[in-house]
Order: sequence, then structure tokens, then C-alpha cells
Amino acid sequence: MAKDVTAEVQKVINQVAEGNPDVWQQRLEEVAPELIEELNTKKEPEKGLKPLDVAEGGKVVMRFAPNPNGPATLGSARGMVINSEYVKMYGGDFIIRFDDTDPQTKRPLLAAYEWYLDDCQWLGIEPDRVVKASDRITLYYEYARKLIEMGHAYVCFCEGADFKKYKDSCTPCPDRDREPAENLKYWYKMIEGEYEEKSAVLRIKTEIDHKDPALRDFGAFRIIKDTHPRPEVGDKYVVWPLLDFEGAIEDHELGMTHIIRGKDLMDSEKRQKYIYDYLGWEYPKTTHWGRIKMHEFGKFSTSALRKSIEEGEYTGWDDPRLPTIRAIRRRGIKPEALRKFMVDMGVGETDVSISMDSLYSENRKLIDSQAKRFFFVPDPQKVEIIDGKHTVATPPLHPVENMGNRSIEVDNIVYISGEDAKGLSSGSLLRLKNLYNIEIVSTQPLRAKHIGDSMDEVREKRPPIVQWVAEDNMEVEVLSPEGRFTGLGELQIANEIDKVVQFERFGFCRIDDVKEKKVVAYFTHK
RNA sequence: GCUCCGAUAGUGUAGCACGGCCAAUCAUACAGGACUCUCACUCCUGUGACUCGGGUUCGAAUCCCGAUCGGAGCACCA
Repeated sequence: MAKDVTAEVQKVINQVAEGNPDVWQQRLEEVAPELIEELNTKKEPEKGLKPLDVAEGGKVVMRFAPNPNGPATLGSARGMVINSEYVKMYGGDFIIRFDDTDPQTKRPLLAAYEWYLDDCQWLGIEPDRVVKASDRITLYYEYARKLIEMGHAYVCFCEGADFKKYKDSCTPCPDRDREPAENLKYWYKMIEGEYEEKSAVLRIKTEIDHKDPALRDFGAFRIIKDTHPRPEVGDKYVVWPLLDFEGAIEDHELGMTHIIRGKDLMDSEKRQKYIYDYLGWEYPKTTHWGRIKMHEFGKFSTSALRKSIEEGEYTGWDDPRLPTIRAIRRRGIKPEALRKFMVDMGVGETDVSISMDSLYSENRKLIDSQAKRFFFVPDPQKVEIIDGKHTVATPPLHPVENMGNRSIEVDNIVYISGEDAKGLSSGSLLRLKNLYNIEIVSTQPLRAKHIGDSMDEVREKRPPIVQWVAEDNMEVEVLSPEGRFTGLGELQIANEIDKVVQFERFGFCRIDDVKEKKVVAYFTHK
């Protein structure tokens, strides 16, 4: 019977394949014109984030769970933005959870807790709840006790290397089959501090002969006798949960519906599912994303960076050479630009190596109409204008927006950039932007004569139009990801503290600090 | 060694669950042009990709198998 249907269908298909498409088109028009319409309407590509697997009208609880052992990076921004964006889409709660359960190798930085919240706020995100794992250690102990009693966890006294041998050969370690009551006794001794670091571990029983070695009896708690940096916690505890355990318990306790995390934690999920099964919980829905690397910034680890900062190689966590949110902020990038950048990147499992170009472009569009224009001359070269008379130049503060003009007094000395001075020779013409035209008469030293004011001449002869700075000026230092530029700038820059301006033909900068005759600016982008 | 992922223009992304709307989307980059007293902004035009090999099918970016390449886990890190 079913065979007949297949044959019949095949016959029709062959017929269709043989026929002239135009004929079929006509037939379709006769039979079902509405389908033609459907054929012609293109599928609209969906904008923004892909939908999440959420029940109709259902809410969502999602989290961003950093270890505050350093400041938030651009990678962190992805977690903050995407998670909060989903919560905004579906409604629900966004939770920040500090996974600060390692006072030793990933020791939290006390200030970083605040930094994270501050950066989050800057991004326009209000967390509905903030949780610190280090406040909830006893909660984890409770579940540990339960699992021991159920026979799903045991205290293991093996040395690390020994346990690895057992694991690699799918052999239970000598401690694995002990009675729960006995395990419980050892567990209490553990948390009371009777054992030394590394001498005992609480393990979750999975399957010691699982084909994936990553899933065999994983560690849940270990002993660390370091003091926790948070004074509220201090040295209250000597037994600390590992991420797989802490995260598993918290994701359930906090009612997480969806988790987005790095794909390096895929196995972590498989391990955690044992705990969920034992406790009869339902695992949240998960999505993974790949690693994100920024072209412009090399690889860096938080601990290595911390060292470099302490040694003075970087000015701090907001050094413009670093991919931290604090650095991006200091450079004057707008939070909207960063958000859009992250949303456009989406959530994919491929590791991405992205360049900051898109972010810069996005930001440029946002700030271009607001940024006042000024002259800044890097690597300044003095030019004497032999017949230069006292003049006041009045360049507009913005080429299209009506922001008024600045005024610059000039006598017979100007400075142009080393780059612009490079190609000059006797007879070269130059337009000093918004001032007048000059002709070079000697290069060593640089001298020029005034040859007219009109733009007509400029349009005709097309000399380079360059920015310049008068004799009465300010020293300007620009800190950028590529290094440090020093030069001269016009006096009015001093009024723009904390603003993003454009140094014409140089790039956008945020004026960070103004002292007597000296300005420090952070380079935003070109 | 064992185990898991992934692969679309220079970069990032859409399309893949359900094969024909795909001579493949959008952004950025790059090139050319318009505008402009900035190399900014804006506008126009152009460049540029389905990793490879088999298979299934009338038809494959989409399904299947293999290879290659890349990433990750097997921690008393997160």
C-alpha cells in the first residue's frame, strides 16, 4: 500500500520535472494564485537575537556569573548584554551572580565586585538580583550532605595523581564504596578543618567507567585555607565548592530557566546533570557560545595582567591598551555602541576573532554629530610665516551642526604635524585650514610666506588642507591602544573635559584630564 | 590517548530544525565616485564566501558518511 503511494508520487514528480516550468507556472496561477504570492514574498531575515525556547507568554530567568578576580572585559560585556537583552525580550529576571568560591588560584579582587555592577549600570542594565556565592557556602554544604546520605557523593583521600590513574583506567578508587554514614563523618571533619589542603576532596559519583573521561566522578568540594578577600567571609570556611557544584546548585536555587555559557563548559553541563538527576531537578535550557578574541588586543590572562599593572607596564585596569570595559569607557565609547556590537554578533558556537572596526564604526555614527572639532598637531613642526600678521581664525566647532565657532589668535608662528611637514619643499603650497594659504620658502628651518586667503585658489590648485596650532597653545598627550602621541593643541580644548571631541584629521578622543597648559586625552577611534 | 563541539566573503553574521524562494542576507572592511575648507559624517557604485571528497535526491549551503582544519574537556581553576 505504502509502496504504491511512493510509486504514484514518483510518477507525478517525473511529470513535473519533464514539463516546461512556464506551463506549470500557468497551471499554478489557475489553481492556486495565492501560492504564487507566497512564492514571491521573500522570507524576511530576522533582526536581532534569535528567539529562545520559551513557552508562549513564559518568562525567563537568566544570569551573568563572573568571577570578580579582575574587571569586566569585552567578553563579560557579551554576557551582560545578551542575557539582559533576552530578559528584556521575554520579561523576567536578570541576576548577577559572583562565582567567587576560590580564594586561592582565582582569588577575587575586592574592588571588582563594584566594578562589575558599575559597568553593568553603564551598559544600562539593572540586575533584579545580585548574589555572591561566598555568602551561600552553607547552602552548598546542605546539598552536599544530602548527596552523601543518598550515596551519590564520597570523601576521597586519594592524591591527585593517583585518582587520575584510577579514573583513566575506569577503576573505582578505594574510597568510592564507603558507607554514607562514614562518608558523612569524614565530611564533617573536612568542613571543621581537620584535614590539610589537598588531603581530601568530596566527589560526586557518576559512572567511573563512562566512555568520556571528563564525566568520571568529578570533584565537588576541596579544602582551601586561605582567607577570602571579602571581610564578611574571611576565614569562616576551609571547604569550598568547585564551579560545577556551586553553579549547579545556584542555577536551580535561583530558578534559572535558560543559561548561555561558553562552550568550554559543555562538559560541565553533562556533569551537573548528574546532580540534577540525583536531586530530581530539571536542568535549565542551555545555549553555548565560542571564545571571543579581539584582533586589536593580544591574548591576556587576568592574572598576567594583574602582574603587569603592578609592575607599572600598564597604567591600570582602564589602560587604553586593554580590552576591559573600564578602558572602553574611558576612551569615550558609548554603551549603545557596545550593546549593538554584541547583539549583532549574536550567539554562535564558533570561536570568533573579531576586530573592533564594527564597534568603532557604530560608535562613530553616534558621536559624530555631537563631537566638537579641534586642531591637534602630533609631532609638531614650527613654521615661521615671514610676512604673517596678527589674525583671528574662527573655525566652526562642527562642520554641519550649528555649534558656533572657536577663535584662535595667530601671529607669525604656526605648528603643523610632522607627517604633513615631511613631504614639503621650497615652493610647496599648503592651506592652513580656516586660516589662509601659504607657500614654503625654506625647509630648514621651515619658513613660508602668506600667499592669500581665498578658497577659490585652494579649489583650483588643490594644495593639502592641514590643521595647525598657533603659538599660544596647550601641550596635548593622547593615550591610545597603539601607544602614546604627544603634540600641541588649541587652547579651547581645555573646556572640554570629559567630552569626546574630534581632533581633525587625527581621530576622536575623550578629554580625560586638563591641567595647567597640559591636556591628557584618550583615543576613542579614528 | 579518550571524549565532545564547530566550519558561509578580510572580519562578524543571516539562511540549515522542515532540501527548491539562494547566481546566498546584513554590517564592517577595502576600492571608486558625489558632498565637504578633516582622512569624520552622509549618499551612490563596486569587490568578496557556502572547507574538501563521496552519497541520497529531479534538485543540497541545508540531509547522510568520510577527510581536513579549528576549538574545548579529561583540575583539589572559573
